[in-house]
Amino acid sequence: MRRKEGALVPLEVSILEAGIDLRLRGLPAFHGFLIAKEVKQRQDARLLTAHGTLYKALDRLQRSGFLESEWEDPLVAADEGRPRRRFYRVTAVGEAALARGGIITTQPVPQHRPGLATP
Amino acid sequence: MRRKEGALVPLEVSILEAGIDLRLRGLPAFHGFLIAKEVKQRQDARLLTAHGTLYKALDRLQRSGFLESEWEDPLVAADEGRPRRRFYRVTAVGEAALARGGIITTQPVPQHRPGLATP
DNA sequence: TGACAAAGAGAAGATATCTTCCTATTCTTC
DNA sequence: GAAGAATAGGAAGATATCTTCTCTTTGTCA
Repeated sequence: MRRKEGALVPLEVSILEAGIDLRLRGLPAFHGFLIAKEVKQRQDARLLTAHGTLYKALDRLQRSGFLESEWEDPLVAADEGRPRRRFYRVTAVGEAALARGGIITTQPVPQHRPGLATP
Repeated sequence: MRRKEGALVPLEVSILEAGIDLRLRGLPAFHGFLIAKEVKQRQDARLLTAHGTLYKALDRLQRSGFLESEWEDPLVAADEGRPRRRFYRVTAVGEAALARGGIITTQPVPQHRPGLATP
């Protein structure tokens, strides 16, 4: 898709929003599976058919500095009898990027095109 | 299916055989996924479409005392970046049960039935 | 404006174990 | 020999993360 430097694709916006929302609701960090459910609810639920998409987006956000992550203590996961989780937190940079308006791509902001209405 | 006390179903026979075979080849213990591959090779490969079947069989064998198991050290699994394994070992009891001829069910051994040949 | 290259989206599958639900088969009992 | 109970088999999905492959879209440059 190739994006403009610093722009956020819709899925990334959703992740950051959901992450901040969860934090406000008392959960300081989230893991992929959890955010998948969150995003599925708030989104058209049509995104995220496969999970690979989500994990790639998480990885991108992290590499951009919008998220930071750490692995769950393996002993805790073992204790609860499930695979290990990776916990993500939205950084200040991420929050700023979101506030700056991340809704860039996919819906090309009409640039100087009088007439030619798309219904 | 309901089995005769102490009998082994074909899948269980395969598991025990594969387990012993792996031990002879230098692997003292095996985990579900590994045995799944082994069994798939030696079997018609038609068994074991879903893994649930295998794990239930492993559980049965363990409850019968034919296998014993222990969980892998969570730190090792974490270190290798994969889910934890559960390691099984064929017990002496299991080996004996196999030697005693586990091939009981499914192919009913003809018991006192002169005539009546099944082609 | 047209072509190319970069990168996101989505499907699929690997890694592991385990649960639930339904179907099919077998053993036992009458 | 028929009926009923018990249980194995198989499909599907939950729990988590991540990789690889192909398809599609978008930005940029000529």
